[in-house]
Amino acid sequence: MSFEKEVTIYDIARELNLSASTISRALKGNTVINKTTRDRVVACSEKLGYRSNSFASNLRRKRTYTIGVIIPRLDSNFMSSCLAGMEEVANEKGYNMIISQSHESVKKEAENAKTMFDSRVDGVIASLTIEDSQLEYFNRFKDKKVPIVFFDRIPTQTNSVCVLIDNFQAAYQAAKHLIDQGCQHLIHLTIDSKSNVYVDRKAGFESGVKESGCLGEVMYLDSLSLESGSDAANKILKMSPLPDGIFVSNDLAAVGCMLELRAKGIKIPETISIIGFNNDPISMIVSPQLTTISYPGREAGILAANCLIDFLDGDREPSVSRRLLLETNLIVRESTNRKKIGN
Amino acid sequence: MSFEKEVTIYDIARELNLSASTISRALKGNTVINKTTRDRVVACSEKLGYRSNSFASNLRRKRTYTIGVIIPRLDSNFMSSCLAGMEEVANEKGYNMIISQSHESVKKEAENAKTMFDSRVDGVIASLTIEDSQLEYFNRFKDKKVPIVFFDRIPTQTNSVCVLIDNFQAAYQAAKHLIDQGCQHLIHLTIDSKSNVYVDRKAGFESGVKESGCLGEVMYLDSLSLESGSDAANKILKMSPLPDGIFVSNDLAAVGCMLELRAKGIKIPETISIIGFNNDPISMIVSPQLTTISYPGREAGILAANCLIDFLDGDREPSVSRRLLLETNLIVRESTNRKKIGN
DNA sequence: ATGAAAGCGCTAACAC
DNA sequence: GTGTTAGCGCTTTCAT
Repeated sequence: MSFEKEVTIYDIARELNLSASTISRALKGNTVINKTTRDRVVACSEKLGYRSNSFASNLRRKRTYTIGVIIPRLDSNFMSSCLAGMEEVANEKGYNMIISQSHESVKKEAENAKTMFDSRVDGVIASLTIEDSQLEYFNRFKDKKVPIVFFDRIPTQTNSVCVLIDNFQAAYQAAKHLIDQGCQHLIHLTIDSKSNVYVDRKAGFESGVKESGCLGEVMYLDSLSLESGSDAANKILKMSPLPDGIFVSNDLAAVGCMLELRAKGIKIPETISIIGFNNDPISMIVSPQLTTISYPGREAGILAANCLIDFLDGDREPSVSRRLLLETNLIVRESTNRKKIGN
Repeated sequence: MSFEKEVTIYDIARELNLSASTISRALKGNTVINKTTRDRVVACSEKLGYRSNSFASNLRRKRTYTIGVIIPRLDSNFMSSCLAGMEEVANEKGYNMIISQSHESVKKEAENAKTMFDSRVDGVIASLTIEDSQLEYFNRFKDKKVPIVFFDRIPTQTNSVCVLIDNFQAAYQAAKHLIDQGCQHLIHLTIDSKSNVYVDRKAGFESGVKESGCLGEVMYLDSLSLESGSDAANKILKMSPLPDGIFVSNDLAAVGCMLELRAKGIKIPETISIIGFNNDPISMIVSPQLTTISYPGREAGILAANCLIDFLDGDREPSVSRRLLLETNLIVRESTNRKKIGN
């Protein structure tokens, strides 16, 4: 890469017969410098095509104005909504965002954390893998006083700020809804993970089941994909007696399961009712429309980014609430609506 | 932010009685340094908790190992697939990626380009807005010899590398397919944009229509959303005679349109056949399943990132092909399958 | 209100 | 194979 000579503050200084320090101050609008001088400096910098060198500046100030985002996968509707929200905030407040995917691998997550650590991000926003994340990687950030905000999939133990939903409550509500619709024998389709998300949903489901005294079983999938959902449907079809209500931990797998059940002649919601999670657009598109729990991804992203940046910019005390819960809502659609409530 | 004292290569040098340059070389595995020395340096750096300071390094090397990505929106399935692909490549090759969304606004796009320019990204990957993008912002990069790779929505005139599909051909194929299925009166649902994507698809559609001598009209939507698709359906229903084939410029709008038509009693594909674009997962989930054109987003992202980085790393001559076309495929599903071809 | 000077941590000639 | 040296461009005391 051959660059043409870059314009520096020294070039401006020479041109204007001033010192570099004056230019530096003027350029950031320091009022200690004469208004007229400031204007001349700005005019000259534009004339010369000056652009500030953030490395030199960062090297001095020890700040990067960059936040690192570590997520399991980029390509889900939920995650891209979260990222879109974060980006809006970051962009508005003058921060850059660098993103890396762990692909659900603890090893990759650790590598990504190290990369971000080494590139000295000012703060981190992270959602963990479904595996048992090794938090030592994140502890490095703490040692260097780099704040972390976790969202969605958070560590078991942490005193970092966490942005998430009440998974227990949401799952409890899902189970209760199925029971309200007359279901007596529920299945919860999820993955075998120690992540709070799945642990809490399972607990909420079990609590709802227990409370009403009906049958409730948990079936673990390899992943929450369309295919896994479909495979699960075929396992369910071999059960005897058949369950009559299914709560799935995301919409994609729920749709996969529902379509397969339907293809095999099961009536939804009459024979088996089904409810997903996330309120992914597909839940509205699929037929029958899928009942689900709304999870406001964009808002989660905005909130997480705001928390982090407000802290970085010193707008907020570090002693704010450690857990920020977003509201979820049960969205009743055709796939559970036996009594034809609402539309 | 109060940082504890950072460990520098000087600390390691002092500890080991070597010079800073030796440390610097050893740390990057320069084989000119003794293997034993290298090992000692690495061991010591770990012991001391050293992390390299990329600003200092960048300041010297005038490289950032960061690529800027400018896209219209983050939260579509197509775009997150592209980004996921780019991230994989960037991560593997030691680059960071910073992302910003233009939200289809030329103004925002220009601001984002300026921000990236000022943060001295080594290269840029961009997909333009549907408005008439002002390329002067991008020209700045050229002036500084910062390479740009455009993908999907590319400028009319450019000698930058572009990664995209043959929109004309794909749309031509879509129209021909509808005609093959017996359609005689086609509508193309798209947006009124000067972007190559929509211009070429429209041209391809018109060419297919013209060639076969059937009727073909273009209807412009405000956006390619579910709602717009649904609105379009209601406009179409007022037409007399009704068209019998619809080609929509994305799957989301196609689904919106199809579901609304169906809700109003139209038989799909018998009365009206419909075909979308992108092969979004929703196209498989919706009922009837939507015929569409596959657009390999992840591959596009990988290819764009590889081109850019290979160039940055000097692996490739700047004189490679300017246009890289990805393959698309017509995926015939229920929404057009009047003759029950394939499955 | 402005300037001088030092230094952030690293790299790459150039020496030896 | 290793060391010396001179910056990269900026910010920030401390002077004046």
